Amino acid sequence: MFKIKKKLKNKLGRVGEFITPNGIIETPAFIVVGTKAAVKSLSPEQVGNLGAQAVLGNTYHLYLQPGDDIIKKAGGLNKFMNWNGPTFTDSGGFQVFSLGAGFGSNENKFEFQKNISNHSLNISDKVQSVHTKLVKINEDGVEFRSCIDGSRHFFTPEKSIEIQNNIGADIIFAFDECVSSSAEYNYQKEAMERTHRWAKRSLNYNNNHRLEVQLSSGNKQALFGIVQGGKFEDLRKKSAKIIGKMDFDGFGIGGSFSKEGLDKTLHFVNDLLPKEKIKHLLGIGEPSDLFIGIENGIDSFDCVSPTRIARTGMLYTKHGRINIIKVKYSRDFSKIEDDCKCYTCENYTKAYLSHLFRAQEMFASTLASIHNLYFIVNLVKNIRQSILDEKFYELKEEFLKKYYE
RNA sequence: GCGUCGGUGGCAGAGUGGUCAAAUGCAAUUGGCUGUAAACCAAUCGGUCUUGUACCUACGGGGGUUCAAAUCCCUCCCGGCGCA
Repeated sequence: MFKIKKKLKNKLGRVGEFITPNGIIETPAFIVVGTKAAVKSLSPEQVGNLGAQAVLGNTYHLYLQPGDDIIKKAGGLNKFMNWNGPTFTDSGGFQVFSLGAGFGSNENKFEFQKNISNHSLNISDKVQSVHTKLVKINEDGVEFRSCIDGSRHFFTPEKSIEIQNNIGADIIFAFDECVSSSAEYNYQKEAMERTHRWAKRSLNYNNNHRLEVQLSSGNKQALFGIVQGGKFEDLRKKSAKIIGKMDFDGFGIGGSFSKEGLDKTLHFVNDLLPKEKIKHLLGIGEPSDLFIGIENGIDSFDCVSPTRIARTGMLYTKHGRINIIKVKYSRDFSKIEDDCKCYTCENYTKAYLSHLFRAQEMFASTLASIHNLYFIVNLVKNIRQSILDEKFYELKEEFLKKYYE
């Protein structure tokens, strides 16, 4: 399923190909997030044209709406959404965090950082967010309340895999618990051990049902296990060893990290996981993270950042992010980037984009998302090529210098 | 011309003697967003500095009453409506 074509000297980085029932993914690859069977503000044609190879949907969201039975009847996720290529589904494990500990707070996957908006949260807001959490976790699984209508639903590892089998993505993930970056060691450990037990159950359920779940092409879904352990080295190592021994087709690395320790953590995790199998870094994908991940053995990424920040006027450029809504761009008739080959840069000016955002035109999101996704997808492609050309470190140094200067 | 209602911060619009540098909405400015409760969230939004239960300038202009006026009185200017 996974073929390694070239390795980075003295490092874990590599170029490869992952064969799925719906096509080959050339790795390293950036997987575009399309949570609810749609990449927000874009058509599948636009997603394809900007160079994306695969799309990742979400089990929790698609189960609630429209329901996995409907997607199954439609012939699977990619047929349903008219995406002509490989698809992934996340297991819903991230929602254990985002609708639980992360609910109503400004926490993210990296180490909790105090900022002004955290201070401004008053006591009643905090109490409120604790009381309105939408999940409850126990050994068997997680009780979710629908973020749409508040109704109760219970996810177990078996249930998550069953739903993912119905949705029919090429690559599915074991049900895990994504833990808040602010969690204590003991809780992180407890959650990690539970994730390991859930991994085993996900695998068992999938093996028992695997034969009956065949994709339209006749091929089977790939199931990835997820390494947890947060920012703690001993937990990450333990998790990599345990999950790595299980018979998964590939691995996801999930949870939270400390920003400074990302490279080290990914290195020892990927060093412990089976080298011949594909590794996916879940939910991370800022430019610097991509270089760090790829250098340390990550084969694919997914991240909402390019599309999410695009919708609020933030654009990636080689010299860092810019906010296109700022006054200085309202009379700037140049392109976002002169040498960018994306549809947006080839046809529109900064002034026009700035206007669309101020006027709250929906097309603003579309044009900005195309640029940002092209930027990131293309960056990963360039990194891939640089490994083939043995120029990875030159590209890394040149790019990061410009981007963060 | 007479009568009547009204003129509040960039805009709309509350407030009708002290707790008003003035609710609220919009706009604006700044910051944030990493397996999408996200076309979102937060802060700022008259000026000064020693950043305070601080000072100054402000609710069409001018004058007055009062310890105290966006708020009451007089007058002028401007606008809507009605009647000539």
